Amino acid sequence: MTETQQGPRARYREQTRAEIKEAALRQLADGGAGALALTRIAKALGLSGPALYRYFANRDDLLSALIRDAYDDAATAIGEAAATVRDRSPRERLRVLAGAYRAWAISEPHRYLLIQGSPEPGYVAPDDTLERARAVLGPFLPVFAGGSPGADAASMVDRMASWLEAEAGVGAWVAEYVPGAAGDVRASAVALAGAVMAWAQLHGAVGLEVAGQFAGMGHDGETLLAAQNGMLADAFGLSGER
Amino acid sequence: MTETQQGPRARYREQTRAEIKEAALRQLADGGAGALALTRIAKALGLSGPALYRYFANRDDLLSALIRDAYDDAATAIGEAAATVRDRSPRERLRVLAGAYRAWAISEPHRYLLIQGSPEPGYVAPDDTLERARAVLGPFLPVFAGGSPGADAASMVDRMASWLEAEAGVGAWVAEYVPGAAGDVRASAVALAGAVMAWAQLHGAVGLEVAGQFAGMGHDGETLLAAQNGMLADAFGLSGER
DNA sequence: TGTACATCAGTGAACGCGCGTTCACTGATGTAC
DNA sequence: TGTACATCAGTGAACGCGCGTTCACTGATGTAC
Repeated sequence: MTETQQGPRARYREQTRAEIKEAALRQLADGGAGALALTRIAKALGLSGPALYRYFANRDDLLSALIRDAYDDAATAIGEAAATVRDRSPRERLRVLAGAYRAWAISEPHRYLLIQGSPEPGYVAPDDTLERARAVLGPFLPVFAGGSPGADAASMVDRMASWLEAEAGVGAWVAEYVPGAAGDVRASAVALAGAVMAWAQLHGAVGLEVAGQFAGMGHDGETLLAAQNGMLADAFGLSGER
Repeated sequence: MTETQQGPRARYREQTRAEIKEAALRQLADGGAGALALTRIAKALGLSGPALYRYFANRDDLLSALIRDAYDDAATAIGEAAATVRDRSPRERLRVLAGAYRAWAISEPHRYLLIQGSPEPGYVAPDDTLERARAVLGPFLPVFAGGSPGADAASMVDRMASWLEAEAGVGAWVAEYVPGAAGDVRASAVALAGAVMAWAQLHGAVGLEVAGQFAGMGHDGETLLAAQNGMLADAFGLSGER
């Protein structure tokens, strides 16, 4: 529907939009979310300031587009990683997915930071953010779907079960990634608990690494991630080689 | 040394400094790090803008002071929590320390965010940041000092051991909180590995909670933290009731 | 206890800056007949 | 294939704003004798 009947003008338009976004990302790369200034972007592209208003309604609109892209990009990276290891053991798949997420975040820290939390005072995230966040988390669901949670994970599973019963859309989302769990609250809750815990752990390790917080702490992202993955796999009784 | 011979003038000075910091924090509370504006702070206090330059050299100086305070405050909260449970089991102590950290972060999210990562484009953290960060992490060290790390934690322990050998100050820092581990690389490495993993996990759970990232994800900070603590305690073979 | 002086908090005017955004416009490019 | 018109990219001038920071000053408060 978005791709219908693009004349040359529309194509050019899309291209310029992309160039603006690229220039914006380059600014974010050195300077954080506050460093995004339309005036400066325009200058970098050899345009006058007002020209950008042909392509984005305003600053927030551009920022929203960047955030949307970042989510989509992360989701693609993780989705592709998941596709290549579909037949491996859950343990191995967890390793690969977590590694893919970290690799994406490390390679483009400013985009990772865009996804994380509210980037700006006054900025309100667009409605479809939740949907996109779910697309990032989705591939983790099938990894844990067949797990048998131990004592540590039990309370999380209970929590997720009651959440599944309270909110309708969640079950459908889980079933999208774990077709076998459709209608099965218990199985869905296990998958959810694992995915959420994986996400939290990942954010912990990757977030600290990206922020450079561990610079003077003898930190090594890869080692930490491996240890976390092992713990989580244990907690959910995932099968596969250590 | 800082407290010597304070005349009434110096006391008043300290008080005004504190008031400025309070007003600054109030601004951060609604608006993020970018929302800190000297002009606005002055107005909030019924002062003219330039008056603030009597108390802080410039904007960055004020920001640094706030960050320093936040670290110290967090360290105090965790240190006090640790003091009240000195005799309990390691498992229980981990729970209490993690809970204290979360409670502090949740109660003052803007200060937590100040501690987390680089808050601003162009802002350079002061030199003593590392020292202060270590004061926050320190109380976690003795919790893990007597642990017997399992397979998942082993590689982290190795990493920390080589770090201890590479950098001189680290061992002294560990020994400060775990006197028995002085000179013992293995014991120090175990304590360090546990503390670092705890910090990463905490940041994951608390960071997502503070950023409101889990709003539409059925998240419950307390349940997640409990599950994480259990996993970590297992991985380090900590004794105590589940 | 009283006076002379130094210190220091705070003011108001002013600076230059970069920002988001609007407006009326010009000129090129595509479209309809 | 050629012409008339509509569309749209981009410009330059201008707006008001809030910001950090400087400067020369005034007046109150503390200190030394």
